[in-house]
Amino acid sequence: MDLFVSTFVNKIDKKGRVSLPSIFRSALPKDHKNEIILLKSLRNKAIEGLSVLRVNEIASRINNLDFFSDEHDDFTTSIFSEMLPTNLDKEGRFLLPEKLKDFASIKNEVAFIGQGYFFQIVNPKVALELQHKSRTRLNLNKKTLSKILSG
Amino acid sequence: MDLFVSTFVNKIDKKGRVSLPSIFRSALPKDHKNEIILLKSLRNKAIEGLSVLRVNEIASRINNLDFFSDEHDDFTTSIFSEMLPTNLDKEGRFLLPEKLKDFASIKNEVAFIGQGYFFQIVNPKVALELQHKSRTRLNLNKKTLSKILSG
DNA sequence: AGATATCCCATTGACGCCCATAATATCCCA
DNA sequence: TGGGATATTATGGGCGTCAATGGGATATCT
Repeated sequence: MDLFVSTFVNKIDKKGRVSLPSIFRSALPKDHKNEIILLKSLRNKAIEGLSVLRVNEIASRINNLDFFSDEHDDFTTSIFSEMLPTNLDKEGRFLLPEKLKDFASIKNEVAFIGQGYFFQIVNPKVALELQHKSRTRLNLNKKTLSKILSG
Repeated sequence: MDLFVSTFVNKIDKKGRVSLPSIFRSALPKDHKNEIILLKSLRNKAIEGLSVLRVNEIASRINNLDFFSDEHDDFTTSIFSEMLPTNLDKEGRFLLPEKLKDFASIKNEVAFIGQGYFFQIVNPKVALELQHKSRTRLNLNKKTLSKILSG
C-alpha cells in the first residue's frame, strides 16, 4: 500500500535522530526511498512529512494558479520557502531540527500520524487529541460519514 | 463468494494471534490474500476488518472531498491514521493489537461478524447483542425488508 | 578545529515463518 | 447411506529475522 497509514510513537536519541516507521519508509517512492521533506503545518502545531512525489504534485497545483496573484505568492513563500529536504540514514532515521521540535513542542518522543498522501509529526499527546477531536467531529456529520464509508 | 458472511468465534492465543475464518480468507481479493486492515469502528465499540480493495475505495472517496475542507482532514485523521494494516501468516492468523482489544473489550475470544463488504471483530457477547438489536430493528421496518428481499 | 552529519556495528524485543498436532469437515467408494 | 480415508482448519510453540534504538568511529562543512 502506497499510503501513509497508522500511527507510531518513536524516540528521539541524543543526537536528535528518529526512525521513520518502517511502513512509512516503504510507502516512499522507489526512486526517492531516502528522502523526505519536512514542513511546518499551516493549520496545527504539527510538522508535515512529504515524499518527493507529493512535493511535485503540490508544485504543479501551485503552478496552475495565476502567477501574479497573491495566492500564488502566499503559497510559494509559505510552503516552498519553509520546506526542509531531509535524508534518511541507512537505518531509516533522520534528524529533526530544533526549530521544528520547538514549533511542535516535541521533546524526546514523537508520534507519526499517517494521513494517506502525507504524514504528520507531533507530540504524542497532541496526536491523541487530534485523533479524538476529528473522530467526534465526524460523528456529528452522519451524512458525509455514510457517503464515504457505505456502499 | 466474495462477501464476508456468517459469524464465527475463534480463540486468541498467548501471542495475541487469532485465525481469520477460512471463508473470510477466501473472500479476500486474489492479489491481497494475506492482508487485512483493522480499524476502530466509528459507530460501535467494535473493530472493523477491511480488504485492501475496500480501503482503496474509501481512499478514493476521501480524495474526492474538498482538499482544503475540515471534513477532509477529519477523515484522513480518523481513518488513515487509525488504520492498522496486518498480514496473515501461513495459517491465516493475524495479531490483534492490545489497543484494539481494549477498545472492543476483547479478552480471549472474538466473534467475526460478516457484514458483506467488510466484517466486524467483537467480543462474542457483544456479537449476540448486536445481532439481536439489528434483527428487531429490521422487523420494525418490514417495508424496507421486503423491498430488499423480494425479487 | 569544532560542530554536525553519516557510517557502521551491536543489542533487544517484537513479529513472521516454519513445523507439529488435534479437531473438523469433506470425500470417496463399497 | 454409512463409515473410514483424506484434506482442511484451528491452535500451539520454537526460532530466525528485522525494526527500533544506542553509541563509537569516520567524514564533511565552515
